[in-house]
Amino acid sequence: MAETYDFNAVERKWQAYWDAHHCFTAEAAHDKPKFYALVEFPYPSGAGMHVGHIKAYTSLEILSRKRRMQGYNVLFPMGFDSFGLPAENYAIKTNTHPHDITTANIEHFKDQMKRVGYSFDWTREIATSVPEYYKWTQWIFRKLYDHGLVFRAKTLVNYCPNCKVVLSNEDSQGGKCDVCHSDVIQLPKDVWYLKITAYADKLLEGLNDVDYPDAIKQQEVDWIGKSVGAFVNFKVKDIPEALEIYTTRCDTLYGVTFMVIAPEHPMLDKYRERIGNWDEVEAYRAACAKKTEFERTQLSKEKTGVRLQGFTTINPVSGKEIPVFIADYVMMGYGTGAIMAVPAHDQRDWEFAHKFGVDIIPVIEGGDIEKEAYTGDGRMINSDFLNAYDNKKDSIAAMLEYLGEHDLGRKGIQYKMKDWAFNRQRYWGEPIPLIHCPKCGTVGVPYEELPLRLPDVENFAPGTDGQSPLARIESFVNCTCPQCGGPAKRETDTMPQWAGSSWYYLRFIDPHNDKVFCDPEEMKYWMPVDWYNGGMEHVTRHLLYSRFWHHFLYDIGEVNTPEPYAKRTYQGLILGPDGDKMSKSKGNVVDPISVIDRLGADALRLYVMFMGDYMAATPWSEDSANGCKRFLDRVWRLQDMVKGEGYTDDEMRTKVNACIKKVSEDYERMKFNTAIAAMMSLVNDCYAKGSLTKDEFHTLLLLLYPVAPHISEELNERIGFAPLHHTAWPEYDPDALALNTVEYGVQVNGKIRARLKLPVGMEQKDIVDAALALGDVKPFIEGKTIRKTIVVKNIINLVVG
RNA sequence: GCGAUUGUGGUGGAACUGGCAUACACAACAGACUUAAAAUCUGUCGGGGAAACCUUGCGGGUUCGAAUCCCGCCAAUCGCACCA
Repeated sequence: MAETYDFNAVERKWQAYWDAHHCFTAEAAHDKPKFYALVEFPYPSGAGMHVGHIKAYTSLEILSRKRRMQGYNVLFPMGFDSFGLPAENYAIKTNTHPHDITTANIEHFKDQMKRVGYSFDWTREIATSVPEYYKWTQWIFRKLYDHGLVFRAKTLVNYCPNCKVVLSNEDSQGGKCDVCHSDVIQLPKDVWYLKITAYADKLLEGLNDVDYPDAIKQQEVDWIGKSVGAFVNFKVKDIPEALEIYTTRCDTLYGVTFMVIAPEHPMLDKYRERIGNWDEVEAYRAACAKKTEFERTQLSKEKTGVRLQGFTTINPVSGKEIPVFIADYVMMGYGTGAIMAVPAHDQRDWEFAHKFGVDIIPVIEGGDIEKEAYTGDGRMINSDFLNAYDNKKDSIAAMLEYLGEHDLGRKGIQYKMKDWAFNRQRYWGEPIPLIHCPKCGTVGVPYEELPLRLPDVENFAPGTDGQSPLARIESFVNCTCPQCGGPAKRETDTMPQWAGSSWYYLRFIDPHNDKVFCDPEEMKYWMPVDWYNGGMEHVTRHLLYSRFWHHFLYDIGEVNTPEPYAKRTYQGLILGPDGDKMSKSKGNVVDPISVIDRLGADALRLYVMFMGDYMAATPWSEDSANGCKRFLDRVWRLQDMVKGEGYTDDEMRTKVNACIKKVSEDYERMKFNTAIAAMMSLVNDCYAKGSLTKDEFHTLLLLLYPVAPHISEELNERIGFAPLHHTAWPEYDPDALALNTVEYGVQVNGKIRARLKLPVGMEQKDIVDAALALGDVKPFIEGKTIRKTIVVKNIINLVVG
């Protein structure tokens, strides 16, 4: 009898073995087929690993171990996204240095990952906050700058009053700060932008060439939000400048009864002396400015606005005079910040028109505009030359042509996605390599001076003046202009959290190179990433950002593929035992390391993969986790049941081969739960027989190894085989799966009534006769005529009446 | 409001292209072993029962046959949200 399973000893033993034999180091040679598996490197928070990390990493861990056995050269790297606000906030609170905290956290994370037994190639470990790494982040930024994709603009920006930083649109989704969840406010500020909108179309088109789930593609498409429409110029009465609007329905131009411009629209200030009710306008603008983004959406039902006195426009096609309002349902950040309102066919305009008593003129037939706006298709009416067009495609085309001929407007494209606000007024990030020279303007830090190192600072607190702590370091700020040699000042903002992760997959390929960010020959072999797994929450942040950088690097000839990731998958959340999202405040967080302490790393890995559909959210269950440990104990005890070699009998031969097929295929489809269920069934079969052969056991351990590598290696060694890591993945024998009998389900009128075992290859007529003769079938067909018989796969259906 | 995803036993979930619904686990119950408990092993386990029958959120439909396809509801989760 074997002793009870001591998972601590076994796991330590095999982790030491893998370490000593460098089992997971990607090979330098390029002669084998490659497999680049990537999981999102973590931000090294003080809390350590979360069970979510376990779920995110174990899937590709399984695939990586399997691929190595299948003869691939596998790159499965890990590193740390180590710049970021939490470390800085913690440093301010505890009066320590973010660098020290980050270093300690990285060590902690690494220890934890090693305890889980992950097969990461630690020789390629990177951290985004070390100068050898961020040198190249700055280098890419400089390239973006050289190619005109970095610009500075004073606009309304998202600002977190708690973190005291400007946020990108992606970082303030839902009107909340990504870091601290405070309400984000809109402030006019001078900030650096990356021109991601210039890549909107490439980011859209690129989705056609990659293997991403539809849910991910759809979210990116929606976020980019491409819309095709028209810009139309409306003459303003007694003013030489026209008011330009954007619309997707230029064919409804004859139905325009008023215009709306955003409260922040620049024409207001420009022509303020023309506006009779300026006091009223200013009061309204002040009220809008006070609202947070959150309030603006909460109040979305009730339309507000002010009609401008002495500022009216002329409808370019009908020549009618049209009143102009300001209202906050029109946003300055989309289109031109001004719209033509067609209340008959737009619900928002309809509501506004009702409240302010403006005319409603239908120009499309259909619906009941007394009740609500009609947004469907139909025949054009009240529209002069457009009358009688009966679908919007044709009427839009006709109007566009007319607008073009008369120089009144043009076709235009708009995106919901905005340019990427790229600076943070904080310390713990990559310094932006730009210099402000009073003579030359903005000048890039020369490439040979990179990395531009983050200087040491005593006080990390952000300035009350909205400036980065770096602004207080005179030795950093004051410099000479690389162009004219005169005195100049450095940019003191740093890059946002997402900068370093936008290209990290390239650095993993060649992490120690100090000449280039990645050797082109290495890149040619390893790129693209074959399989990238990560969280759904990164789809409109990191995933989009890194695709943007990669497309840019491709355009300037620095990388060899347009898209970085050939295939992307995501994991579903692990919910707390109560079915709610895990959170500290709810106290339902499960610590993976405490699970390892109790049940072992193999049991943790097994349970997380067994708990349900990989992409679905599933609650944690302590009982089920115990059950997985129990399964491993059952496998452990199989060592006392080993008898003989080869196959126990034909039945086991079939079962073992079916299991090889099922597990091999299910791992590839990320159906880890059913793969594990198949292995559990096989173990149950062995218990039912009371024995299994050495070879059967070996095969089972090969299949189990990617999920539970420690126990598998140990048992495999005990029955006398060479380490599984160096063994080829098993192939199933198709002959063993070819059955000589089929078990049919016999239906009468579609309802199952009996089961029938028959030899393979019988004539359909004989099969039906056998089914008709069954005692269980007789009562249902007696006295009735057989109208039709169907034999498909393993179903016999007798249709009677 | 728009978009995506999902709805199956007491629980987590299986069911690949329409073909034997509830695999595999958890929990529960019973038996064996034990002085006893735990552990382990072996059974039972959707409802109803003599059988028929009913059962994949609800109501229709297509089909020899529907958890799966179509139409109409309802509910939940996530994402976007006055995008002109």
